[in-house]
Amino acid sequence: MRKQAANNGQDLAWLRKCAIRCAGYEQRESDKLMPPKISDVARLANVHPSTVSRALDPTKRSRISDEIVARVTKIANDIGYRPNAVAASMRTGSTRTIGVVVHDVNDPIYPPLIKGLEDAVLDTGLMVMLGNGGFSADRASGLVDRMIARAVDGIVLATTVLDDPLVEKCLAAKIPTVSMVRYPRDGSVTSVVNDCVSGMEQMTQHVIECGHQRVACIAGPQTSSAGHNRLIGVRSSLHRSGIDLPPEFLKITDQPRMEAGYAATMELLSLATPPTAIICVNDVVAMGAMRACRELGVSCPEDVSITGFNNVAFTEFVAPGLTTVAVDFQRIGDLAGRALLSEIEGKCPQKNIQTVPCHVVSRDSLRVI
Amino acid sequence: MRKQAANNGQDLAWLRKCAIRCAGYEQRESDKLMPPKISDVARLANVHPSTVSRALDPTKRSRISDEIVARVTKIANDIGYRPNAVAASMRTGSTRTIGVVVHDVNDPIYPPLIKGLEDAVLDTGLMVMLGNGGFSADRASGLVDRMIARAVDGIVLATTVLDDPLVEKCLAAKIPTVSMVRYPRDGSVTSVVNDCVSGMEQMTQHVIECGHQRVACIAGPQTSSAGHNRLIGVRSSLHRSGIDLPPEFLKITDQPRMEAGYAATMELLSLATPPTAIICVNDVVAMGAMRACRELGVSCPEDVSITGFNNVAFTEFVAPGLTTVAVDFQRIGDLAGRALLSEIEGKCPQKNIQTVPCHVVSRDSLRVI
DNA sequence: TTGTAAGCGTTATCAG
DNA sequence: CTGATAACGCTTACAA
Repeated sequence: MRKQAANNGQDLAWLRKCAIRCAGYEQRESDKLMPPKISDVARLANVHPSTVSRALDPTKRSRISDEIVARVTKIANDIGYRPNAVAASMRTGSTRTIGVVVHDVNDPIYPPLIKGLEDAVLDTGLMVMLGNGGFSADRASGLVDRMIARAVDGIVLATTVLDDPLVEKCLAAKIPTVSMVRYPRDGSVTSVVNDCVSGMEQMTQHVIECGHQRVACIAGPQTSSAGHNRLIGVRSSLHRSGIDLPPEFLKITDQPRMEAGYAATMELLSLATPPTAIICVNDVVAMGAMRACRELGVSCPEDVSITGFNNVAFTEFVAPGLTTVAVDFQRIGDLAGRALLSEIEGKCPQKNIQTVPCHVVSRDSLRVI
Repeated sequence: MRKQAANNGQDLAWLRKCAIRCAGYEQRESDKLMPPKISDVARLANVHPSTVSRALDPTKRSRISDEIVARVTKIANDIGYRPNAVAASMRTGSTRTIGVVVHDVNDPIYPPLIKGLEDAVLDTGLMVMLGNGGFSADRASGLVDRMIARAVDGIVLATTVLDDPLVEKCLAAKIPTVSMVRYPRDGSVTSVVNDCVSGMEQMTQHVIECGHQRVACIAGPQTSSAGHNRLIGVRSSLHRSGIDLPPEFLKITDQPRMEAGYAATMELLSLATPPTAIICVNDVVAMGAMRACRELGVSCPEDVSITGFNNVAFTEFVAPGLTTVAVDFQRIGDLAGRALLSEIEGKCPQKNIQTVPCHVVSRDSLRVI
């Protein structure tokens, strides 16, 4: 003890090298030097571990004498002490980690959501655990199981369907949960979404104003609020203008990916009287539609207009420039992150649905006829 | 005890409802029902917690009598017991979680890397913790600190520069580490990269074969192996063909983003004798170059050819179709995941650099002159 | 202001 | 094949 006390005044550089051994610690198992722990710091500083804990915690630092805070801080730095977050989690019940479930990070809507989310929670010290459900309910469910097992402090679901067992699972596990981009029918979790109905109404209105009467729609799965509401938006605007949406002009896809857009467009364009405009549930589907046009030698927008939704990163560079609906995913991610933080901090006012507006971006894939 | 034993033969459905309470457990703190723990299962099954642990572990299940395995399994299911992974980590030292550090998930090279990685490690039960360094060394460093504090089993760095303090930090923390897409100069960690030198040589050769003599290059930061090697590839091919790369034709960017490509191209095209071809370090920079062309009223590829690198998701849809170098990022992610698994399992044969080949994809942005 | 002691929920190790 | 015990590293009442 006295020997250690004497060391405190000296240059502590040597501590870094021989660390624990030099201070007379017993050898750790299998002579594999373990990282320094709180008790190592405590011994070197001649204080109790709990004092170290307090000295190193900005919240409680004030209750410790300046001298000890300084000594402890220095020694901790010198020997490269890092609090073991796992052990802390065990005690506090908080892992300072949140889980995020998406379908596939390759879908261009997710990166800005993820980034917005991370940015929103980063200063609070939270980390993000990411899982790609890959459109498989089982895989997504397994992912959530693991997140729960790892005691994440909260979960953000971006895969929510209207009746979602995953939402129930998170709720049953009493884990703060937020849904983004989609919401469950029962509103059982706070959700941050864009206004799909309005977005599609605006787009459809725009299409109609361009003179289109034969309007087709490649819709998304009706099991998700986004797919459902976007179709509602199309229908509502069409109806208001007295335009019919005949069954052969409505293609509902299971997975709104490029292949689906391609396949649906191949069918639409081989109709006896094909549509003059195709409203797609999203940009990726619209790209598939464009590819089908190219293969069929049908010109877009000369022969057929195509519209997208989401305004994902590359849409401004495609040819023809895709007319679409801009959605601020980064902001949605940000709001979802803040909402989750509120839930985690326990101040959850009400489960609610936050809606961010979206608006049409006119480019070249939609033309006036 | 006897009472519980009797219950085992009965319908255990009621257990789910009243769970712990019904079995005569003392009330848990603040009457907030905590999730069931291993000892809860143990009591209900009339066995010791360690027996439950073994019965539920596929590895050790064989050492337990079938009868007990069945009983324990049923009860665990009935009361919805989930092993607390945090507590297990505390004991085993393994969190079954890996950290992944990228610059920005919005950069289209990262999603396939991340997905490939996740797919590679998913069956082994690992989860992925994601961090966006955002081109800030400090932020990335903080991210790694937190990952280490959370005791991740391994780290995959996709932000590695030739002399990387982050690599050293991971190594110092004795954490299995793998680098992807880039490697450190000293080869101190196993790395999985694409063959940038060869890729750029092929591309440059292709440009030369198209008859270009005035070839410019918008290079990436020379602090990273990718940026460095791609420029080497350009230089090497040019040199072999006896073509000069004058200083004004070489633009080196700090952050190879769209803005950089735009700015560099604006300069290149305002030269007295501008280049006829611009070789860009990546697709995103090439998009910036294309935008500059559009603004300047310079036609691509009529007036100037532009090439990219990476063949990211949207390149085939842009106009003109971008001639680029295809890199299989999903595969790189997969290999990085496998490499990390080997490191984690301790069978790290040698630190090495795995190189996956890449090849030119010809589209329309490069033309014969 | 600092020390004491009790856990957090698992699993490894050793006994039986 | 199963049970008992200890330990993983930290935090936090409570006590001094």
